[in-house]
Amino acid sequence: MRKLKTSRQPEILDAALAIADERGLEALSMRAVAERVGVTPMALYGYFRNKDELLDGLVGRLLDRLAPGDPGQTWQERLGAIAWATRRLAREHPSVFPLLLLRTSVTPDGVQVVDQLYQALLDAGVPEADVPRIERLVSTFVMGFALSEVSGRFSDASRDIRLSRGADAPAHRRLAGHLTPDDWDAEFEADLADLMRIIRPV
Amino acid sequence: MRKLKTSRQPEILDAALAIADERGLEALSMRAVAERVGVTPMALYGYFRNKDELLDGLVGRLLDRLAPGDPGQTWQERLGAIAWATRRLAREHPSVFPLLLLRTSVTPDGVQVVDQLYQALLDAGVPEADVPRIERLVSTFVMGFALSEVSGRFSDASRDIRLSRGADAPAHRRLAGHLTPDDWDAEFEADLADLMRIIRPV
DNA sequence: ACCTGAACACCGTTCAAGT
DNA sequence: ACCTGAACACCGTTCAAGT
Repeated sequence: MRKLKTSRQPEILDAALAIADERGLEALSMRAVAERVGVTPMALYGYFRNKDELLDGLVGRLLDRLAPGDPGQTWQERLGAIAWATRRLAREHPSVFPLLLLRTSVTPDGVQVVDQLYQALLDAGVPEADVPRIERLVSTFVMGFALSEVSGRFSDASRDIRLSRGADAPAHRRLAGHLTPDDWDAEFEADLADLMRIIRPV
Repeated sequence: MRKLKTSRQPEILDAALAIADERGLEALSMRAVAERVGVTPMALYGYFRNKDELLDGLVGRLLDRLAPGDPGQTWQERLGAIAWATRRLAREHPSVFPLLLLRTSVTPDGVQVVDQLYQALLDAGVPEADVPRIERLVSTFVMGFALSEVSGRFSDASRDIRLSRGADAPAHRRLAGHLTPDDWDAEFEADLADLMRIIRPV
C-alpha cells in the first residue's frame, strides 16, 4: 500500500465530476480525467489507488454538499431541509448520484448528515431504540425517490407504456385518470408529510 | 433497425444471469456471455441489438420472478408478499438487482406487479387519486431497502466506522447502544408495518 | 437463418524509467 | 516528489464474408 499524494486530489475530483455531469458516467474514464487535468493517465495513480477509489472520492464530494446542516428550527424543518437537499443534489448530478446508493463509503460528511437526522428524530420524540431504524427508513425512501427520478423510473415514458398495456392490468384501467404525475414537488412533499406521521403520530 | 432473432434469447439471458451471479456485474461482458453460450461474441448481436438491451432483458428476467402474484387474502398480505419477494430477489441476485432501480424498463411483468400493488391499495381504501403516489412511495422504499442491503449501505462496516467517528457526532454517541442492526428481517417487518399505517391510519 | 474473423477505437492498470 | 511511455489484457461494436 503506497502512500498517496493529496495535493491535486480536489482538482482531479473536480475534473471527474465535470466529465460525469457533461457526458455521463460511462464517459468517466481514467484517461478522460487525465486529459482534462492535463496529465498522463498514469499520473492519476499517484493520487488514487485505482478508479474505484476515485469514484469513492466523488461520492465524498457529493456528501459534503449535503453536510452543512443549517441551524434550523423545528425537527420537521431540519429533516425536510436534508430531504430536499438530497433531491436537489440528485438533479444537479444525475450521473453520479446513483453511486451514493451503490457504493458503500462512509465519509465524515456522510456521518454528519446521519447525525443531524438522528438528532432531528430524537427531538421529535422517537424512542432512542427506534431512531436508527427510522433514520434508515427515511433516508432509504428519500434516496430511492431521488434515484427513481433521475434514473427515469418515474418518467412519462413509463407511465405511457403502462397505460398502453392497460388491457391486462385492471387496476391501471380503473386509475387511468390518476396515473399522471403532474407535480413531483408536490408528491415529494406529500410523501414527506406521510413519513412525518410515522415519526410522530398525530 | 434489423429484426432480432428470439430463439436463443432465453438461453443467452440464463448465461448472462449466471455470470453476474457467480462473478459480479463487471464480469458480465458480451465476450463472457458468448463464451458461456458457446458462440462467437458477434452471434449475440443477432438476439440483442447491444449490451444495453441484453441488460434490459436481464431486468425482465428478474421481474418475472416477482410477477406470479399469489391469490392472497388481505391487502396487507398481498402487499407484504410482494415486498418480501422483492427483498428475496435482491439477495438471490445481488449483482443484477440494482439494475431494477437504475434502468428504466417497463416490462409486462413489471406492469403486473404494479397492478397488484394498485389493487391492494384500492382494497385498503386508499382514495383513487392517491393510489399511484402511495404505490411509488411504498415501492421506492422497498426497492431502496433491498438495494441498500445488497450494496452494503447498511453493513456492519458502515456502523463500525460510524461509531469510531463518534467524537464529532453527538447523536451517534448518545445512541451508541442502539446502532447495532441485530435483525434485518425484524427491521424490514417493522418498516412495512409503519408504512401500512400510512396506507390506512389506525 | 445463423454464425464467424478480422479489425477499430476504446478501457484499467503494471512496470520501468525519467526529471 | 512527480510524471511519462510502452505494454498487457481486456472491452463493445462494425463490417464483410461464410454456410
